[in-house]
Amino acid sequence: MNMNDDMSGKESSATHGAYMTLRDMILTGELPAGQKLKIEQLRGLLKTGASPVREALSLLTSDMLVERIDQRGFRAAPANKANFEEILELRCTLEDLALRKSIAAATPQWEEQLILTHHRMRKSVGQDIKVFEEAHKTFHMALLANSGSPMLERYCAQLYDLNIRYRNLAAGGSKYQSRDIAAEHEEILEAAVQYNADLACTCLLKHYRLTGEYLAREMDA
Amino acid sequence: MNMNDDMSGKESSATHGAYMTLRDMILTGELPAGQKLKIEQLRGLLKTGASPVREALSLLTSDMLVERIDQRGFRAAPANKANFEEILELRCTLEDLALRKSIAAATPQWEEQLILTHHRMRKSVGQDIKVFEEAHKTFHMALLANSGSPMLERYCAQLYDLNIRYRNLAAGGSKYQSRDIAAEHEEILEAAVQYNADLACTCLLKHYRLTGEYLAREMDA
DNA sequence: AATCTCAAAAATATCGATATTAATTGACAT
DNA sequence: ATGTCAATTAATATCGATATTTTTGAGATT
Repeated sequence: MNMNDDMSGKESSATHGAYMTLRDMILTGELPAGQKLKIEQLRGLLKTGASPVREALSLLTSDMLVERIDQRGFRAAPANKANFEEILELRCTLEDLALRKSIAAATPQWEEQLILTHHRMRKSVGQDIKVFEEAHKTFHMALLANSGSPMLERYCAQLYDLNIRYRNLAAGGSKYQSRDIAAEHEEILEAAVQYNADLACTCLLKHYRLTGEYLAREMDA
Repeated sequence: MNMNDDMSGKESSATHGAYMTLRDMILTGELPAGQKLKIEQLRGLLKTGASPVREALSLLTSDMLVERIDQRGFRAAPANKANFEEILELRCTLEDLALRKSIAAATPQWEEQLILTHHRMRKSVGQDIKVFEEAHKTFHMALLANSGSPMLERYCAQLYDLNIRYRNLAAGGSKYQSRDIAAEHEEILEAAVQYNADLACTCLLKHYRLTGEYLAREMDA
């Protein structure tokens, strides 16, 4: 009759579930970069049919997390330093652009969202890492959310995820919190709320590049 | 036994065929913006099963040509002036970036590709419009092909296609050739081959914006 | 030893049928 | 007339079973 675990009852469909799970497994590195993704294997893992798996993989292609080779199945997107640096650089360029646009078009609602998402991020710092990660992304996306260009924001979100993936792949452990991340976020927030685009962007890019350098070092191993 | 029309025998699979056909139909406007894309209907049209159709639609989602609403099927991506202008602007930003990178890293091979693709584009001017369109895209992508950033190039290609779509949607007829397109292309080529990034980008963006303004006018109708 | 061939095994792609879910219709009450 | 709700219809999502294609590997040939 009914289906299994749909905890809070939002979107439920085998495809959507498979999509979310696979996405998470690739982002966390549970499915290693470059790995062949066999339908049967995943079918067993996700306890669903072949069609949803296949469709989920097709969807993950959009996110550049999965590669599809016609007639030869799917594989987790490969990862290497060059790709990582490409992502970092593109991300800096596009987020700089988006943040400037957001600030240029600043509205009270947007600012309030910044304050809120930042607050929630701070509150989530002790909790499960997944919760913090979610809040962290939400805050960063809120910074760009007023750019007036949905596609630009989409690209930024995509690059954000790809970057997170590298963080997970490189730093198995997560003791990378040597820097004062919280202070960096506050700097960005403050500059944004004061409509200081140059400063906000400087802080934002510094925030990304510092993490980037740390990860690049890890990846040499 | 064997399947139908695979002319030259490259990639053959029902999914790939459906993908190409649907893509073309959406780009040309044969499938109007916003239209519901029912599986059964397309299944008949493409003379194939439901699975390939479904998978092709999922793939087209990556290209932002199809929207997928969970549990509610697919539809051709909507089109409106705001979206068009967003695409145009993003495209100008990203292509400017990519062209500058390409020129900065110029190599003899890259230059020769420019010359070649430009030549082929000129040669294809009398032929079937599809042939010219193909050559035109190839030339423009060749300009960016040396950027060293595959993802950036991918975004540019995507935006290129979306722009073409609007050109097809807006200008049913194609008597928009009032400008001297050929001269514009030559200007761009010349500047690129001389490593004059500023000039090349100026010409390129002018090329796009002129077309953009023309189309924007058409769209007011 | 290296390479080639070809059949067996494995995996993907596709089909046809069914279960689920959303959209529509129309009777009934307001 | 208009709004509500249940029954009906239509469409999507999913399954299980094949057909196709790719990969593998044992044996034959140089």
